[in-house]
Amino acid sequence: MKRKAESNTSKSVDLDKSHWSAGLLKSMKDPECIVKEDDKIIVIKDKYPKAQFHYLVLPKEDISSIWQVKRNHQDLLMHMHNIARDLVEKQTDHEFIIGYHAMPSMQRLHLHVISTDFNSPCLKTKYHWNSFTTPFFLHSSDVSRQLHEEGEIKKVSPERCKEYLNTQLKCHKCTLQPKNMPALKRHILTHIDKQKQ
DNA sequence: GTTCTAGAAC
DNA sequence: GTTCTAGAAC
Repeated sequence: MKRKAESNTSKSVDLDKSHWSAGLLKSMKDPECIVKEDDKIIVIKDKYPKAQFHYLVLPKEDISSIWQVKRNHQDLLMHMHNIARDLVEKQTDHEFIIGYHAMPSMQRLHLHVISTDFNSPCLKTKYHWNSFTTPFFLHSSDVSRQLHEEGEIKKVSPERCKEYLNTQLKCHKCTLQPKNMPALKRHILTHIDKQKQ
């Protein structure tokens, strides 16, 4: 009852620990989810992995998103990147990308570490696909360089984010533009098979 | 973030 | 008739 009344304003939704957007905060406290942990960060497995391997690196410090990151967090971002690199090195037979979503929907800064097979039943929508394969995905190395050279991360407008998410489907490994998600999902399997041969 | 499902697309 | 996408969720 109380929660319902409070959730009428957007600000109280942000603070509501029972709201779905607080899901990562819950996962960070769940031993079942935790892959690795040190004094500054926690690594968890994505609850709905969009590829064969999909981890999230989160700082323990309460940073809500990439857009709250300033120069004073340079070392933290480098540390998160190094942790990600360590995870990637364990799977020498898989390619990975490491980065942030330009418009994240979950609370707490989180670095995606995801294999580029994108072979997962949880990957269902154009939004999912474009969030990893268009400039909506901010590569960690670019973000860190920008923070170092410019002192801040160049904001991607909500309008631009929506453009990226609505981009026509395109294979990340070739020029094919499949007509829909099922066609794309069938197609990317052919790239995986080629690697194995 | 996901789930559900109406109705568009085929 | 079936597949697929897109928008609401109190």
